[in-house]
Amino acid sequence: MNSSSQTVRVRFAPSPTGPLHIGGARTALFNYLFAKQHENSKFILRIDDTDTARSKPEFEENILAGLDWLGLKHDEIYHQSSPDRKKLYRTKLEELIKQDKAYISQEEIKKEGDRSEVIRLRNSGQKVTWQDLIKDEISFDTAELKDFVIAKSLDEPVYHFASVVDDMDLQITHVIRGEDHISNTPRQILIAEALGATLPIYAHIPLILATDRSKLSKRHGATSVFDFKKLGYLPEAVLNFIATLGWSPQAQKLEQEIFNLEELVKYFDLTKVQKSGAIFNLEKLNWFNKEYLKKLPESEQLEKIKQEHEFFATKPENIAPELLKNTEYLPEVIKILETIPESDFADPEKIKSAIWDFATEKGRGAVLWPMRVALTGQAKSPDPFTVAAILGKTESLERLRSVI
RNA sequence: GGCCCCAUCGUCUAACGGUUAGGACAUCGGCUUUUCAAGCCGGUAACCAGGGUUCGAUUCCCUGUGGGGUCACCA
Repeated sequence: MNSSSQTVRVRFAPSPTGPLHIGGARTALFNYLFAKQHENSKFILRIDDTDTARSKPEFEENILAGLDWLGLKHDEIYHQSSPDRKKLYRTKLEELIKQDKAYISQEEIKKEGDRSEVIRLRNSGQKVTWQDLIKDEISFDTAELKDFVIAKSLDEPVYHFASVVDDMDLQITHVIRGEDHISNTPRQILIAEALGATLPIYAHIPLILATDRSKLSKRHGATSVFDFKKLGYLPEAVLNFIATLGWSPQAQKLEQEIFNLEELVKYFDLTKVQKSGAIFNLEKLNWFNKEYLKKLPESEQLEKIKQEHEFFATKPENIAPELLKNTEYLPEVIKILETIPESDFADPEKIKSAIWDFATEKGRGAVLWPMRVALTGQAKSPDPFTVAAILGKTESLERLRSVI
């Protein structure tokens, strides 16, 4: 851990145009961890809502709730739409125009919504280079950027401008964000230089990729943090998974896989984050989840298992005949289950011990497989005892009887 | 297409010039003449290609190839 007294101020700056997705969560986590590794640090949440048309309050709530679920508490929060922020953007814009570093330019209208006047930054077209904490040196020739637009009007700054003004005003020391922002960085450096700001240190983290190696997005299924919550994943598992996607502990040749937030703060090293994108591997997430599930008290484990499987809520219908070939021992299973008192039925172990001898005698596969299939309708599921305990005595017996 | 970034098992990664290229997930086999899961044990499986540099390259450099990102008066 590289603890120091140097002031560190980082920000996570989502725009509330969609729910908090897994990539955003990872960016937030890396910012959080980096901040917590320094004594004098602040983890700042900045809601980038300058796009009034696409920004929605429910998305902001979703982002806040998602971060809270993961346990990533922020120290300060700002909204780009707040009056004092907007006033600041205008002041800075006027300042640049006054210094002739920016100017109002007359435009031809190319598409709907275009203005006849916008504000552009004077760009001398120099080569811009920065030392990225993760990617090392990156440089761009900014000539082709020309005099780019920084605001639609004095009261409508474009993202780049608002972002840089805020980073400067909030004294952000490290900008840690997704690598999809790399190509934005030269523009922002140019703006920062025009404003006379001290440049922050940049760290661009690689993207989380879908199985087909493309950028992970909604079309790849569950991607929002709350999707995972709904599916029964524990926040600790999600956190552990995204932290070790693209990063692994180096300290003392540690071959540890399980880390809680505190340990992540201890071992995480931003500069050791992988340079290349990482594929989102659901199976590994599942494994992490099982590991954390095992640490839970039994009643909570059952509750989580219940959340994970749809068949608990809906009775299996039309069970495939090839799954349920042999039902000859089910009547006996039903008899045995009937003898178990209601109060013992919540305990998988009690159910198991009641049936075990019979199953061993007749063949476990012959007895337990059909029992499980009758209860779940699935080829793969948790064991029949756990399933029966979660379903309860009445529901279990009902499902078993219905297949005979 | 321009610009930028990247490249070790199927996946996530370790290695920082000399290793039987290690671990985890997944997978396969065993413990267990077929419950699911878990557990333990074991197996299969990788340095993108070609040039350099070097006594020696997975590691350093160049080129190629492949993959990704980005090209707004969105953020």
